[in-house]
Amino acid sequence: MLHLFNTLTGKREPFEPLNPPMVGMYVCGVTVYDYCHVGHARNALVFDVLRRYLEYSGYTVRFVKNFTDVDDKIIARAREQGVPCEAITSRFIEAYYEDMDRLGIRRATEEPKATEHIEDIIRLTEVLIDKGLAYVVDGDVYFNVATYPPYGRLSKRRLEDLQAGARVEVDERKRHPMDFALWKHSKPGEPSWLSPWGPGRPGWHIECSAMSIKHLGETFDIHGGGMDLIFPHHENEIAQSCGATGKEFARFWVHNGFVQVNQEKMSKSLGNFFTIREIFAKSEWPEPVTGEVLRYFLLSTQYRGPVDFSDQALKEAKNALNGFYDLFERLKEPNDTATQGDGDINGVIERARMSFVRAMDDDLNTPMAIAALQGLRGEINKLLASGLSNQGRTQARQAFRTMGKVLGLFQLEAWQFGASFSGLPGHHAAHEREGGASGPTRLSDDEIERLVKERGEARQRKDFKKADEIRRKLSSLGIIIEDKPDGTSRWKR
RNA sequence: GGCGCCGUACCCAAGUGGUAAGGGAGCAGUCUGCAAAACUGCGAUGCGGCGGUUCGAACCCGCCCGGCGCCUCCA
Repeated sequence: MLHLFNTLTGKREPFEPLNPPMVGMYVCGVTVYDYCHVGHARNALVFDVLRRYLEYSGYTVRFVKNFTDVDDKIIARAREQGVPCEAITSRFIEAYYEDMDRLGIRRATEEPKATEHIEDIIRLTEVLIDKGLAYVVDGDVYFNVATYPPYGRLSKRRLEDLQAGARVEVDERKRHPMDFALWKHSKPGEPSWLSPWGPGRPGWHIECSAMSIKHLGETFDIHGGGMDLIFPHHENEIAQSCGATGKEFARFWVHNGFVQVNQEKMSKSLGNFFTIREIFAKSEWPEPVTGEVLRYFLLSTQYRGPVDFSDQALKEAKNALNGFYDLFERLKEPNDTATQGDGDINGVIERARMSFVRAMDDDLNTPMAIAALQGLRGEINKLLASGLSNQGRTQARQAFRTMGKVLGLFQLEAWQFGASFSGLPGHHAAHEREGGASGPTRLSDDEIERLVKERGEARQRKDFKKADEIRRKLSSLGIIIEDKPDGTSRWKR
């Protein structure tokens, strides 16, 4: 059974959905005013994997992930560029999909936008006012934290502590410094909707309450997001939602850790971030390979811990993945002579599956799950050496495909090796090698085939000088040749 | 000031009371015309430091050192 670390209780708890086999999961999506960086990728990936694993475990997941498409930063960006907000949001939503598609992040079942739920937001705000939990000042509506005693239970903070450390200038009109806006009156030129309190727009936190309740009901199973959302965003969501409904809101709160660069949080203000598209643009690996390398890299750390992003880390992920695809390549080659019992392939696969499930059940321990797959790789390699039938080969490949699917790995048909990776884009000057006159020249498959064939003929003539010359030439272009026992060769990039 | 996280081999990373998984890199061997891949072997008497609890601690407690995060928009 799946156990998840629940931020609300601070403990690892057995996960049981409210209405099995349905699981309702809401994850805070991005504010669409800029390109996504690796931190966003990790967040999206963690919940993509959680969703996949829940499905693997037999649940039906209703997965809601929002777009925040009305917000101060969007307004500022639109103003900078002299375009309407919609121009900004539609552009970055499109970019978001491009990036996430390349990472193999599946679409959520619902992807609501804040601007499409203004009615729901207004209704929820009215309820809070009616219940005396919110108040109106000059066209703004604030949530009154003092009227909600459990405030702070998610982030384990006390209101007094918050006051003590508040670095923000206190708005005189607020009754309590920690009161937060549910509705903001709009200034001229800002996006605005009619409301009982005059023209305005929603505050940030209320949209997630409104949308999650609308799509998943007042109480649902899992609410996720980055660690940095615990306070104040999720704390406020709980206050609003529980305040309005009088019921439990999300039952499990799941938060992913940060992507770091040199031990520091990757963030805009530090300028140490890499956008997803930069990485793809700079990578010399084929796009699907780069996507899988990023996934493998991000999943090689448990989701709650920090993960340090670096050029070297990506290379290590690539190398580790090479071993799997190298095996898959050999599994593809038919073996018409092997007729014996395939050893204990069923047992080997079954044991790997059990380790895999045990790891994933343990708060999504993906590094351990990957270790299980590595173990299986070793076992299958051994079986392969002793002669694995075509059926056994198919069975093995299928096992990798099935478990890999949960992590979004091992789904590719072709994996091209070897192209050198020139380093991360921008940022570290040291990584920017000029790399001589030209990088690895791209040879077409036909050209490579021709050279490999030529070398094969040379080998047959025992003209090893010639054969090695060709191999060196290909090698210098990033192409590696592996000779098979039958005299033919396979090659890889 | 408040709340919290992290520190395991060259690198990445599991392990949260029973005697250090896994991967990458490296080295050696087998195989190979030579390679590559694969396989086999090697690699932390020790888990930031010092104390304590315990039959037993990387895991629990205390103190200290180093790094980071949140408390303001942030995945």
